[in-house]
Amino acid sequence: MATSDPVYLRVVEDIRRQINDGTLPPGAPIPSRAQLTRKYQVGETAARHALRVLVTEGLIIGRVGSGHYVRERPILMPLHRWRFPEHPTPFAADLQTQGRRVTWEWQIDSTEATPEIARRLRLPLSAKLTRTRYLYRGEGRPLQLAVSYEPVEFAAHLDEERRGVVARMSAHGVRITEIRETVHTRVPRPAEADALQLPAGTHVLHVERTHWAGERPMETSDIVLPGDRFRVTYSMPVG
Amino acid sequence: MATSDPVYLRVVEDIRRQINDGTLPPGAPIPSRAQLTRKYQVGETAARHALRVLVTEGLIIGRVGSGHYVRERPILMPLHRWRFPEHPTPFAADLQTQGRRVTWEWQIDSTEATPEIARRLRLPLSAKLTRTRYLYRGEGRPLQLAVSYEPVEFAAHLDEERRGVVARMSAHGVRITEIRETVHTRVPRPAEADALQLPAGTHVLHVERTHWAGERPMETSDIVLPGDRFRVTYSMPVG
DNA sequence: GCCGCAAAGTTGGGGCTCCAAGGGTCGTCG
DNA sequence: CGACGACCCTTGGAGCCCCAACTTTGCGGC
Repeated sequence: MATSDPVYLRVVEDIRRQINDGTLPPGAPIPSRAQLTRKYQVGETAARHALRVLVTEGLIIGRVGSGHYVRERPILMPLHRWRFPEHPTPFAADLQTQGRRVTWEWQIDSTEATPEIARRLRLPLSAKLTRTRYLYRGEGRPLQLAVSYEPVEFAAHLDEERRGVVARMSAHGVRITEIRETVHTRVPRPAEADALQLPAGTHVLHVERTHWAGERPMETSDIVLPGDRFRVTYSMPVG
Repeated sequence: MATSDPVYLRVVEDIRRQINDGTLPPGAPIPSRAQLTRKYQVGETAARHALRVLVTEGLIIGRVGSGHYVRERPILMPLHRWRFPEHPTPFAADLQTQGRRVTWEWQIDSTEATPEIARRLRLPLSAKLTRTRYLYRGEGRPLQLAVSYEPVEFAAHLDEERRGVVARMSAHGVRITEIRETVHTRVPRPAEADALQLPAGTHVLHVERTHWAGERPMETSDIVLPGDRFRVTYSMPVG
């Protein structure tokens, strides 16, 4: 606002305002570097810097050779997490109820517990675990990543089964009583940005889910979602 | 990795690796621009760009006149959201149970429902609402922002009361039956970045909380938390 | 032994330029 | 009429430079 703050911010704020109030709708082209220098009477460096800031904020995207464009605001996908068993666990099921064609691939392998996973499953370090890696796609585009860990003894026939954790554990005589999820946000790791085709500047929602049988953690998973495309809803009954 | 990708990325990846594997512990100084150009045999632009990328990733902070330093990994504060009434609603209560000195300030005023708030409270546009703005601090430093909206008729004596929404509504004969929270992540608005003293590159967790009496929404609030300092935990009973 | 000041180093804003890679457009040629 | 190539524009990487504002350090004087 003040005339004293950096000129590149003047450009950033003006464009941001135009995007927010709809003057520049999604898909609209942003003036090029050369045009910005003329329009705002700033140097090339300032124009370039302003565009970079808007890119890292996730408001615009740059296409080399073409220009910068207001990013298509991806529809926020609500993921509803209700009390069980009214609604089943997997995020994929939530997505399908919204009429989206969701497909997924998975790989199963064996691994040893890392310090973090050992802590979450209350197992000794380097305990033998079965790891399942999921990649969910919605209409072909990558939607979310998930990695699930559980003790080997419960994971038999995992590759053939389509049942969720609750049902599968129940077949082993283990009754899941509670699911806990912890959500926070962070910068995507390079592999995640790659797998999820994340544009620069987006963060991910990281959901840590653990299935409990009483006081024993039975399965834990890390679910990674593009932060700008998902909202997760939790419902808690009162009284 | 490949020798073909930009040189600034070589610098970024090398420093990022050193931070992740502990070679550069929190607080450790990063080589200055001049040192980086010598060490990695790159130009000033590349060194500068590498540092900027690491800053926007939230891994390091720059102090003018001094240098860049590995950011102190702020302790992730868990906020547990259980079934009610075993645990009360406000985030502040969760924080206090962790033995942190939490203080808060609030301002109450009247406002009209914006389209978004009207939708959430299922009220006509420009319905009269009481708005309460909270700023929570932990050990003096700003922790979280919250804005609560409720119809004026329930908000009498709001400024004198210390009770939560559930108890206050109950005094008006309204029984809150459910709390729904939606969490997503986004770039902080300038006012939020300012109020929460957010370093560049951090995102916020935005929790939308609504208190329901049956099928009627009674109160809704927007809670904004620094994304890198908070994790929110939800517990869902099964069966 | 301590204070204060000056010099050196550092970030962050800003400017200018060159170049490779790629997108768009238009006109020419088969 | 359709395919292809030339030319212009745009992004993004990279280099170098100047300067204001600020921190740190070290030295000289009291």
